[in-house]
Amino acid sequence: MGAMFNWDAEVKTCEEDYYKWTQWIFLKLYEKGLAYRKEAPVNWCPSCKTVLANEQVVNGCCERCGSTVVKKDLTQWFFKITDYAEELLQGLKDLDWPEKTKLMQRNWIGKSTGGEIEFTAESGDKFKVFTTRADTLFGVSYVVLAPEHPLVKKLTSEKQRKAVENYIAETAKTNEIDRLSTAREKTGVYIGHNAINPINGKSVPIFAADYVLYSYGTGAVMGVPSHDERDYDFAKKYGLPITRVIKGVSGNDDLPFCDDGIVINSPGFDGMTSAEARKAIISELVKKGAGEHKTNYRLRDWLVSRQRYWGAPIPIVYCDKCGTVPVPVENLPVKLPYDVEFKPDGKSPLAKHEGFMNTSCPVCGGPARRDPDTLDTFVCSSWYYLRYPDAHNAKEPFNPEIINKMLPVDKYVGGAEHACMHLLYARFITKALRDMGYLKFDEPFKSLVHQGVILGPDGMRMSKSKGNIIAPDPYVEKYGSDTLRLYLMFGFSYTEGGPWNDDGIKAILKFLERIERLATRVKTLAVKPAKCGKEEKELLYAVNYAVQCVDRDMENFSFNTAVARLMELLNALTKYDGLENKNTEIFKESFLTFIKLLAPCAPHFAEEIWEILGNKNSVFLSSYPVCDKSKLVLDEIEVAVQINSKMKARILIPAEIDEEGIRKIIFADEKLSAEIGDRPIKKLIIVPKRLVNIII
RNA sequence: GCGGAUAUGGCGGAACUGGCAGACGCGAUAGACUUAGGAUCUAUUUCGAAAGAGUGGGGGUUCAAGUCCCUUUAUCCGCACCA
Repeated sequence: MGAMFNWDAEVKTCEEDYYKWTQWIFLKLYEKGLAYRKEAPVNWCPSCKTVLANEQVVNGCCERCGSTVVKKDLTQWFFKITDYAEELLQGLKDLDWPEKTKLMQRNWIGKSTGGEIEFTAESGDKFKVFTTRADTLFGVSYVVLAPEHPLVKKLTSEKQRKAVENYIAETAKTNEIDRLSTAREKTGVYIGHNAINPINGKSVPIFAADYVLYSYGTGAVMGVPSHDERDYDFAKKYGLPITRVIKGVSGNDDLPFCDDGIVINSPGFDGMTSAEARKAIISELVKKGAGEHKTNYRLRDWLVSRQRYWGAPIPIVYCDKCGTVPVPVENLPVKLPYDVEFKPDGKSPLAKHEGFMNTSCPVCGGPARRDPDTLDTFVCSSWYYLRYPDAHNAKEPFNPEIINKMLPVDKYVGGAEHACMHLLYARFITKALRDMGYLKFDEPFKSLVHQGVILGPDGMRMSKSKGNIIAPDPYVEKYGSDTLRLYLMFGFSYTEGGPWNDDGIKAILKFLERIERLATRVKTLAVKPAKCGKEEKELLYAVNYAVQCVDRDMENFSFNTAVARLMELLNALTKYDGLENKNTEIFKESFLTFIKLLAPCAPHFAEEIWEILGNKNSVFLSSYPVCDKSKLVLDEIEVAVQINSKMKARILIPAEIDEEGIRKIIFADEKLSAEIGDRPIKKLIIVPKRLVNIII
């Protein structure tokens, strides 16, 4: 199809000369404290003895064998992307990305400002809750800990132990999406222990409930039934008190009342607005040493360990004497062995490969074990754009001089499904490497476009199993590659895609054939005395209008309208060709301009026509057309005339005219003046060069 | 469930910041040329005989709404171990 790739710059993330540098990046992040280890739960299928993605857990069961899936804690590597949460959020402002994508990232990062408030359990243990609604602190009637919260096990009373343990076991079977569902009935269990509200010393019960996630905020929340819907449902169900502490300013303020209002029942703060009270109450707690102002992000650190075989091994060894030791850069890559057993016994495949696992400690030289996990493949894809400009550099992942000259990427094309993960990870890695001094830019992708997907004729994603695959080759064979290219450009909105159908492909072939016929005529035209009248002006207008539009459309990836503009120009050229008396010079020049505009869309075909017309060099060596704005200036313009916002007529008016002139023309028009009659004009709205609206 | 998007003629799709809805093309209809037409050319083509109506449904803002606001339905994408 005439697509061009620079195969010299090909990169393969799964090959040693690439993943060596993925491991290098891991080590750099580790060196800077941006890679760390902690315990985190995974979905575990006890029967398949493997870790499952959320996607592979269906109704709490393994999608393959149906066994109940449980949560299991593993020590895993994380990247500290949250250190960059604020910059990742702020940086979005200046990016030329689709607004919807930026919005999705903003929501994913999920900044919320509020405070952390410290409650003290009867045992003396302290825990913090994060809230954006400190103004409702006097309305707290219970607190909730995530079932995974370590204090739950510690504080649960003997009487409640059985119930709480059952509840924790149940929670281990649920997934996050269900836990956060607002439609699902709230569940929870009293742990038989209370905590003190620091603002008023009131004792409130502690619950464990799965609608609180241990991974977000502090893993604990305060329950204010009067001003939070979720808490309201929970309090109703468990018979907890509901105390109003916010009064609505106007209108309906039935409980639960979740908007801002005026604070009541809060000694010392009554009468304040919610916004004032939020600040004042936290400030009061700061004084007492029981709270602080705090900004929270929904974004979590990036878990990069995978208990999978296919990935870049994590370049870390564990030594009994020296502990966690990074593999020295000169020993990279840590190679992924190919002779691996895949017995499903719950261990990473690499863990069973003694040759891989056993190594010596780079520090003391004693026996050590490698990390058996591999890196999330997103790690590999989060920096690959840095590799292209210098794809086979054996000394370093990239040459800073070269990439700082060539990068960031001017235009990145990729699927919208990457909005919150790949695109965020790549931004994070860029910023981290910048802070290490390797990069002189802040963002990897200045401008972003999402391509649409061309679906099968049945409207479903193409897949072998559905048998709805459309392969390009038969079309190239039957219609030619440029016909297919043009059809792909013309038949779909680039960013939307849509179901394939070949109804229109013949029309494109027809379009190309018309061009060819016209080219043959242009070639044989006899030179006639030059004239430059109305028709020539129209033709030059059409040419320059097309140049302007095609330029803009190409820039915007609006290929379908660009091709439409080319079709319009061909229609104008054909129309001019029908004239008896032509200016062959202008005509031929216009046709050549048309071919140049066509060349990026139908390169082989345009080159051929270019040659037919007697040109010696390639069309791609000619200069690309530039719009001559002076040819777009019209003497007269057609504007729409409305009376009381209803379309009544279209009239020709001089391009340069004032309101008085327009009034004169309107009243000179028989139909319009009849319509207006003797009713006075209340208002005359003029949209220059477009429309006149007469309000009578 | 949460976050994001989409909905326009018989069809694919246009409409830049609110300003003539339906560009461009397919299909359809009629005609011309032709032994022939699934080639080519010309004309018409949102619906409706007309008044008029019309951008998924309902409401609103505005001189003016496909475009802005509220609400509702359907479909699609993402939800952190599919990558």
